[in-house]
Amino acid sequence: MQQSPVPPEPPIYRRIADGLREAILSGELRDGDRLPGENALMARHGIARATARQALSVLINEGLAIPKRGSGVYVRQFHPIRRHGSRRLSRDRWERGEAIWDSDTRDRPYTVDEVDIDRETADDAVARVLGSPEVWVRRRRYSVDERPVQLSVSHFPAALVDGTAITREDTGPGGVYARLGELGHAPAHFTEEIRARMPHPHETVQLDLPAGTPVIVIARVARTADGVAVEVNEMILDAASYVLQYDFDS
Amino acid sequence: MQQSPVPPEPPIYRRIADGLREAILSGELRDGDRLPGENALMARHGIARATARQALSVLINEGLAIPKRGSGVYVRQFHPIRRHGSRRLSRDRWERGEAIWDSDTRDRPYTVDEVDIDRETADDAVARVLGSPEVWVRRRRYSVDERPVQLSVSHFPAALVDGTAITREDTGPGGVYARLGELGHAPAHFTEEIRARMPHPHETVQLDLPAGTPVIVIARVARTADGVAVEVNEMILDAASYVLQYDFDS
DNA sequence: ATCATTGATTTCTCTAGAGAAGTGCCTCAC
DNA sequence: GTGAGGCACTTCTCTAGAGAAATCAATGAT
Repeated sequence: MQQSPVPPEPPIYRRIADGLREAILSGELRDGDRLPGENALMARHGIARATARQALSVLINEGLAIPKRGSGVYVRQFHPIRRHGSRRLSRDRWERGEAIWDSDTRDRPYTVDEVDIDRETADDAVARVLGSPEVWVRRRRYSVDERPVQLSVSHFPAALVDGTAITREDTGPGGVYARLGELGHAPAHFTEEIRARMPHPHETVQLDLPAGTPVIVIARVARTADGVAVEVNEMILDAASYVLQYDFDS
Repeated sequence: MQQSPVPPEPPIYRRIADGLREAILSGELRDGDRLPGENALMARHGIARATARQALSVLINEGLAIPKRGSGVYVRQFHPIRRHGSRRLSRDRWERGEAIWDSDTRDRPYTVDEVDIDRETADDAVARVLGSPEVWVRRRRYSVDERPVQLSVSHFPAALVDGTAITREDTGPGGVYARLGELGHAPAHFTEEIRARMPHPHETVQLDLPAGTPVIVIARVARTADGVAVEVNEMILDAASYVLQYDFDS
């Protein structure tokens, strides 16, 4: 009997997916082009519908394709927004055309299309950092060109901001940071912790995410010059819509 | 006949997935616990195998569960490593226990288990930033606790490093940055651009990623005090293994 | 005691078929 | 022309069944 070192060939659905992926990554199929659908794959390869679907679902879960019910499956695009960590260091540098990745150059205006403000008891991690279990919470959703791109949840120590404009929908000119400054607690230092993961269901709904799109989670702590934490902000970004940039010196 | 405003209830596979997700996120099922498998779901809900599989695949693609062939489906865990952008500002701050997310405190030793060095022609973006199409490329893979966690590809302008230890496997004490310093091109400024996406197939293989795991891509440019770019480093991180941290002042 | 084999269990791959539901285009009446 | 209706096409959901391949524990031979 011959048992070989057997280069075990991949299953059918995977070979088909590989072929389509090749076509996308090589540029043979471009942004928005239509992929062969279930019926086309069934006919071309002589396979069952479930197998054709499985091949397509590979690409969909990789974020390379988007299915449109009743229409077809299409190649996906990537046109990110650039988000700067430290604005001061950052701005002028990359605008000389020295960035690695493409992004929209113009500053696209964003809109806040959902706001929700509440006084709550914070969870452990936030309470520990802010040194206060009682917090005011500002939840917002940001959209660019009608498309939601970011969810943001800010926490402030209740004792610090009770009765100020920070607890109202309209925070006035300069936003919450200007108000914190007037209270004598101007943010001076920032720490941002960054993770990436697949979205939870409510994030998928609120950001209208297609399958195969991760989210970037940023937990940002703002501190005064004295090192007192005055804000904890957790942001959920559509990973397909953002490039983050940080500049620092050694 | 009653045609209702129909709150169209989700399909079976989704309801089952929701139930299991609930159990995971609520902590009822913990790290490493075994989920009910295909057969169990078929019996309990009276559904076909394909439907049970579809329910489980939802959780797998969300990165919440990992299937082990011949064994079962298990709840996944998250024990990240903390990577600091600006070491100088960063270190002491978070070690006071002021971080939002948990991570391993101890510095786990990493090993470089694959190295590959070549002289190549860079792609457009890298050539533009480095100001040189000819580059030396160092490709490496880093592992922590026997598990691969990061791929790294460094580019150096060929004219700058030809004949130096940077073109050899052992770069000597202090690594490539020490060598650049000796050449009078010590890196002083860093720019890091960050994206997250689903991995490409070769990344899945090299990092041994389970389904539902995004990667974080960092493109890092090192510049001298004069602003001359001396290194472009593209890193691919297993998103489930990392928390990035950046500190800066306003 | 150690090692090889066997068998039960589990996930993985695929076939064949069918109805539901959304999209987009064409035709027809006005 | 313009709008309404209908039809073809597409993806989505699910059933029923079957063999392949990997894992794990128990059994049996050495």
